[in-house]
Amino acid sequence: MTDEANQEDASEAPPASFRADERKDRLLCAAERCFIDSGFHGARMAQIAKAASVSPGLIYHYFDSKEQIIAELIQRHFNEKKAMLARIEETDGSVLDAFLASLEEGLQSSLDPFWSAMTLEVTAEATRNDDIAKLLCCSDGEMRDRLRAALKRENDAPDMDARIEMFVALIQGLGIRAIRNPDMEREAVVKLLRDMVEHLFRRRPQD
Amino acid sequence: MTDEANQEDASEAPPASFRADERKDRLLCAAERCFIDSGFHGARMAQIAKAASVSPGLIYHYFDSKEQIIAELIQRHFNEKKAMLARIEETDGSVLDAFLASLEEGLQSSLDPFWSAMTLEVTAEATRNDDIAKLLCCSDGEMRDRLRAALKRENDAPDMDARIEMFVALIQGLGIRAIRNPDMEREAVVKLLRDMVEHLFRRRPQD
Amino acid sequence: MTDEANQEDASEAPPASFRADERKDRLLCAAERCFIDSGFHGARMAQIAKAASVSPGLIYHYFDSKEQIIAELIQRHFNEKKAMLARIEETDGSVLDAFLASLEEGLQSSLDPFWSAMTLEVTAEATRNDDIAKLLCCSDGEMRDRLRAALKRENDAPDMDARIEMFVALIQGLGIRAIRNPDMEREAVVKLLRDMVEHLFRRRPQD
Amino acid sequence: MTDEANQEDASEAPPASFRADERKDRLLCAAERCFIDSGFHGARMAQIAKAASVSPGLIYHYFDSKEQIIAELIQRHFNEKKAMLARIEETDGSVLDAFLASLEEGLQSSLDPFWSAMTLEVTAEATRNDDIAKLLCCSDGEMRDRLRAALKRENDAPDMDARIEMFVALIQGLGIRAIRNPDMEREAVVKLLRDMVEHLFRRRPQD
DNA sequence: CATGAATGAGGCTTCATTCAT
DNA sequence: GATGAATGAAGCCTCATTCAT
Repeated sequence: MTDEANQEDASEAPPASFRADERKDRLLCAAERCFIDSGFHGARMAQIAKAASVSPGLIYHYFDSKEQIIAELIQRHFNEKKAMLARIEETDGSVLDAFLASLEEGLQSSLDPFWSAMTLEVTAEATRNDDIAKLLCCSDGEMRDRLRAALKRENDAPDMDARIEMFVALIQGLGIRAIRNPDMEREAVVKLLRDMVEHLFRRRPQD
Repeated sequence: MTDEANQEDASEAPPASFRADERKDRLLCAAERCFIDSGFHGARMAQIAKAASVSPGLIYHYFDSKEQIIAELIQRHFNEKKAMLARIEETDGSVLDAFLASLEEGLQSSLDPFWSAMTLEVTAEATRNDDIAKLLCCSDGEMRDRLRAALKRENDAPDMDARIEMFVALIQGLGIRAIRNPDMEREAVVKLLRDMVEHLFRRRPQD
Repeated sequence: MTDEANQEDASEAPPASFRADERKDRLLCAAERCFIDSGFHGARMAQIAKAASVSPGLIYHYFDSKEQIIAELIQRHFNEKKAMLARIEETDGSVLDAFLASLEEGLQSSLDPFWSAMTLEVTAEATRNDDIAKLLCCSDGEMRDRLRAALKRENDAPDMDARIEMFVALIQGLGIRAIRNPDMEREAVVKLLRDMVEHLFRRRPQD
Repeated sequence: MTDEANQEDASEAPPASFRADERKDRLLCAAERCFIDSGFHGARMAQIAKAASVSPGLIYHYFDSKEQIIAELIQRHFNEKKAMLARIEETDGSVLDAFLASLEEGLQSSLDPFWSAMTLEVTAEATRNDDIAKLLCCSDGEMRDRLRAALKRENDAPDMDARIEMFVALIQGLGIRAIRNPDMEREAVVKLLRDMVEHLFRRRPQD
């Protein structure tokens, strides 16, 4: 807060939109933390406001409703995934290698119970909120398409769709595992995961 | 239950204890449906009561609270899983074959968005309710232990724990996939799953 | 319960009204205990039923409602008081002496927190339930009239009404004290009470 | 409170803390009225809210629960009593005279059926709520101690404890009488009360 | 913009009372 | 008569949202 105050001192008209964006971002981050702790339904607006160090009323200057916060958070979720995917697409060498390389990084977050908890919340919400379901379906579809396209160079098996589903299932499933078995030996699992992914994508089409 | 059945044959009088069990079961089923539709927090007691065609007050003759209903449902979930596991353990032939055979059956429910939604609810709840977390951790641990023991005959790789985690991740991850991509080609996925599981467990320990 | 069973054995037609009265009495006693423990509003019908070892539904064969139980209990309350008063009226010697003699006995119950609690409940209820208020006002008035008549022989001071009020206030006030200060030294208080009552009634009209 | 008064003078802006206190006080008064009308258990939060002209939800900005409102009211009750006692303690002349003088004032409230009803509620609640019982026992004890100390100058009879109990019993008992017999001749009773109190405290220790 | 007091609908739960057996 | 399951109307309390300041 002192930082912003300094910036305000520097120029009489501080970029309002910047501060607004920053404030909105802070709110989203606070909301994410709360949702992870308490779930979409369990988290209270007052709790989010406190976590973001603002008054409850102020939230409604940035968001129309709790629902909208959830929607924006989910959007952000997907943007992060897409950014990761973009980095893989841009690689010069073997896509699969870049993919495996980024797997470790990705796993750091996928296996992170916090991150996984968010995925769970989002997926669970999709089973009851049709808007979320559509958003998920769409984004998920786009991700799969791009993944398929990126991997086509490596492997054009006719059942690539199923393989990709299997892959995503593995990643997200491990997220659940991380929650249900906090003592899971991550190193052995990551090693095994590499092996599985190679088996999935390196292999020639079924003979 | 057999006693009551006899009594039923003897006279028209409906055995009280039987009806009580039946009513409780009906309530649990209604609750499960509601929880799948709306989540643990989203589902309302009134909604559950209506789904079971009883008055709201009656629920409290059978359960102390909403929380207890959730707990009993989770317990029931694990009992089903354990029953499946018991059938596999009792097989005479190859455990892995029995396992693969039951996979299809299991997948029917794991891929069933209803069933998966319940798993999501339960897992998500574990991230915020410590009691549920403990119950899950315990039951999950028992299941993994028994699975490991059952598979030892086939494969005693030193990283069996990781492999089992991977396997369960696959199954539960596919549950999520079924929700996020309802158009998933199930046949191809099931076929691939068989292949993956064979790869996981049939293989000799890493050389 | 075994006793009643025996009686039933003795005569095929057990005096139904007797059993009914006995049952009703048991219910009233159970209700009194519950009301003392939890207050008129705090006591639950189920609690009363359990205390009387009957089913909740049966209560409604004997009473129309909870309110009626309260009313009958209050009536019984007054009957006991009137019986005590009657014994004093019938004495041959000094009414005041009989009175003072019965004071100790009366105090045993008035100072008994149980009994006093009932008086409190009844009086408190009178502040909100007009029916009870009327009943109380009436019964109380009758008691005061009879007390005044009985004491007239001893003392016909013109302010006898006030003195009687003062006397009853003392008795009932001590009931409150017994609740608020359980460590009260009863002997000293009883001794002092005798002195006060003598002062109240033995004295000639104010000079 | 003086600070806020100054601020009020300075500008029209109503000091937030002042309004908060005022609102809380209004709620307490409204609650008191409702409790007197309907009893602690009979009074409804909605009724209290309406009596204070606020929405039901607002009550919970100022109090944690209905129980807490009751507790604060009881506390306030004792504070009033203590203030009265403090005035008597500070008198220069005869404590007993100051005492008798304040008796009339005190009686105005003790004989006020409203006030007495509150005492009844509080005492009745003490028979079932242990927290209240402890609070009452404590506060009552303190009051008796201070009363005894204040009267020691006048009268150091060895049974002063019993006399004080008797005195309080008289006052509180008259409160009950005021409820049970609204037609009580207050003047005669007050006159008699003076006489009784003098008899209680002016007298030398028993010979 | 910012605050946080205020609102009020609605959730979970209780409990007096009824009724099928 | 006797039971206790069943009812359903409230009750206490929560919390997303609004609004005066």
